Amino acid sequence: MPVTIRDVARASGVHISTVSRTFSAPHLVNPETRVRVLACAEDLGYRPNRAARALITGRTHNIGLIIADIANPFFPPLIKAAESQARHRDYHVFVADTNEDAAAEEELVHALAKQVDGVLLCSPRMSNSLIEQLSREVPLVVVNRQLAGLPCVLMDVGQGARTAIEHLVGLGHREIALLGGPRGSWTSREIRRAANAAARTVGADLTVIGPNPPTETGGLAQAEQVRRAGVTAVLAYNDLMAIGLLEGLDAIGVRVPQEVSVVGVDDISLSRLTRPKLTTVATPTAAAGRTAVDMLLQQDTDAPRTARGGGAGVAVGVRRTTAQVMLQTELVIRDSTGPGPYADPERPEAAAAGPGPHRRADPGNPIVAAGDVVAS
Amino acid sequence: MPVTIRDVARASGVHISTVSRTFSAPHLVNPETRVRVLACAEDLGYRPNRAARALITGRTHNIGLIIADIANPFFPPLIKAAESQARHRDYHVFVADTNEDAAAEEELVHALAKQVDGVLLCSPRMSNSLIEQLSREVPLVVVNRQLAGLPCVLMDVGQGARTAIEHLVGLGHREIALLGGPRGSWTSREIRRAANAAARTVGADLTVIGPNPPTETGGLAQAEQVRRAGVTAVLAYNDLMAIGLLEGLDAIGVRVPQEVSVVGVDDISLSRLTRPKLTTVATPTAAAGRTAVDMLLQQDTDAPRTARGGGAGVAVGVRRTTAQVMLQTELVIRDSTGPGPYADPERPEAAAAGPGPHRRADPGNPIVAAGDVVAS
DNA sequence: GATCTCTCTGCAAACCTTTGCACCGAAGTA
DNA sequence: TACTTCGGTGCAAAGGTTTGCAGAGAGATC
Repeated sequence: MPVTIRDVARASGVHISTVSRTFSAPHLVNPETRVRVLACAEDLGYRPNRAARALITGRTHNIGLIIADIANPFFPPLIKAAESQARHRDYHVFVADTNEDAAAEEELVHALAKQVDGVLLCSPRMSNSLIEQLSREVPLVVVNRQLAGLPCVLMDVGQGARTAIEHLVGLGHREIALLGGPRGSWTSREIRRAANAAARTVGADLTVIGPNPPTETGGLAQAEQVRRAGVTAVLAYNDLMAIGLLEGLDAIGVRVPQEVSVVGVDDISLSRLTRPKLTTVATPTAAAGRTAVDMLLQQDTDAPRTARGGGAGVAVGVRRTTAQVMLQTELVIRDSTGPGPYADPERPEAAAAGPGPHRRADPGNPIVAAGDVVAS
Repeated sequence: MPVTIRDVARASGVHISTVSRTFSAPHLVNPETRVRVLACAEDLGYRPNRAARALITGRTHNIGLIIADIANPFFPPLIKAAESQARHRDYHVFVADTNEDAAAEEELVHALAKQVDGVLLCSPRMSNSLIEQLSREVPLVVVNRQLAGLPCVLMDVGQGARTAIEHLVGLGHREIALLGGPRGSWTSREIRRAANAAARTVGADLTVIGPNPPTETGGLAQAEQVRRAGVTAVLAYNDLMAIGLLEGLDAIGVRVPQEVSVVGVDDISLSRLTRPKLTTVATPTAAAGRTAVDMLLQQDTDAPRTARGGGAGVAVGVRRTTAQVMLQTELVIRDSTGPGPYADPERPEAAAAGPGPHRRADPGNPIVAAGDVVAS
């Protein structure tokens, strides 16, 4: 029932190889023949069978997207952007959810390997060495994790955390808490590192609370802890936790931002909808998705791998690009941050507490931090 | 480089067909041989090539998920559940985003058809006839849309709307607005139909405002309209619009629920986090995802299609199940609904306005409304 | 007119796997 | 002993496509 290249060949009176070439190397076929074949194909509703094509070319025109938790609102914009970019270049996208489980990640990479030209690992929980090992099986691009020798797409949460701390100190806060993220998260480490450094520089106290699960509950559970810590401002690992904290503080009667200021990270769409609206470090997730797909497909284009000579898999000795892209973040000031106990009434920044200017991130602005080409 | 069945055969000293059988029909091979082959396979890290397998068996062990908008918070839980269920049965999932565009939907079904065993169409915008036509190319299961002759997974939003109206009237509201959804949405029609009928039954006035885009902005834009309509309660097509309306009403100084009560539909995770917390009709999206995948795979199992006899595609004359499953919804009462002008102080329901009992939906409870088997 | 070049097309092998069929040998039956 | 049965294995074709190679003409050059 499904129409194959053979049917088209029969209908247009040419050999199947001519039909094949009409689609995969049109310049090799006589224009007249070409239009005839195309007409027949159109007529019959012929679509090349990508699986059969993959079998011989070694490229599937599919990519895999491995996600820690699809339901975590941080990821959907990334998935959407990645899928859109991929399809724009005629690639289809497998999406798989690991439930934040490292073992599931590994299994998925294996399972998908034969069926895709590359895999996007989003905020993986696996060990570095395992990721490296897997990258020998199938081309990998890692999002939200830095690995030497592998292409990575990173968001400059360090810069974001610094800006957030400076913002808080500018508002007159000196006792600040950091609600840490999950163990094994590169982003979490990076935020802690940068926040610590920034606090030291500007002379503020930073209390780290955590690690915590990166969920609303994770934040909610720490409200009491935050009050006891005696801080007047909190930087949370992500918006979900910040929102949970907002809930928790409200429940124990601590007002935001009058008594405690709260800053999140990510700027998920939800953050505009809480009351008070959340001040947060916006991460360019959509841009990250697009960029990661671009890097993966770039790699794919660079490394020709016909089954004829060598077969699928990462060819040995091929030049692999391992560019690491760092995307900028930006602080979006909303209503969850206000003046602190050391506020200087002279300074306009503190006075302008509450609804402030919204500095938006420019999502399409990758900064190549290290773009080198090495022989593997 | 990639290890094939041939490598395993060589290593274990048997013919490739024996290796093949070890994986796809283990009972046909001598236990001793089997363990030897499996050991070699394990050793070499062999994984069957699904594309090659698909080429001959006619089943890809992939399914497609076509989604109107991945970033719409209604969908991620559905995607997550569907993916999980599919992988649990050893299927991989393509996800594609159509941006609410009917043409994109059609194109995607065509593009995916050869690469999947079936497609889940989630809240499609295409015409019924087009969907029917496409269903002849590849098995389809439709979510959130009713089509005669096709397997559908529906959520009983009609019942939900009725309950919502009754809830509002019970609180003392009689002038109620319905914020309509997008044109061409089955859910939207269903809600309007049921809300109208319920209002008529209980003697309330229902003003329909819309259609509107199913987004936060869609709700936000109608705040003024709602005030002018002189209603004291609003039922919105979905939570996103309800939340937008919350925003809009706040901006023009209308207090919720004191002056206007608001009810949404879907119970997206966000709804628990707004201020006030949103009363809403919970739809079992995760269950819908699981059920839809089950139905698709069931169909797939029922209709054997080896390439040997007939090839891929929907076999002609094969019995196709066209069960339509209706999933129950449930009203979750939170803080956005309160007593209305006709509240009866005697009745406890009105008195208990504000945080009320949370009646949760049971997500794993499909009601088969019409499960018939027809010959196509 | 012979030779060469060049464009277009056909042939057939190859990609990896499944599966109907045939074969072999051992065990069971008459 | 002769025959059947049956479990286990090998053989080879098939699935839809790509692609190196060769060949067939047509046109150009001498």
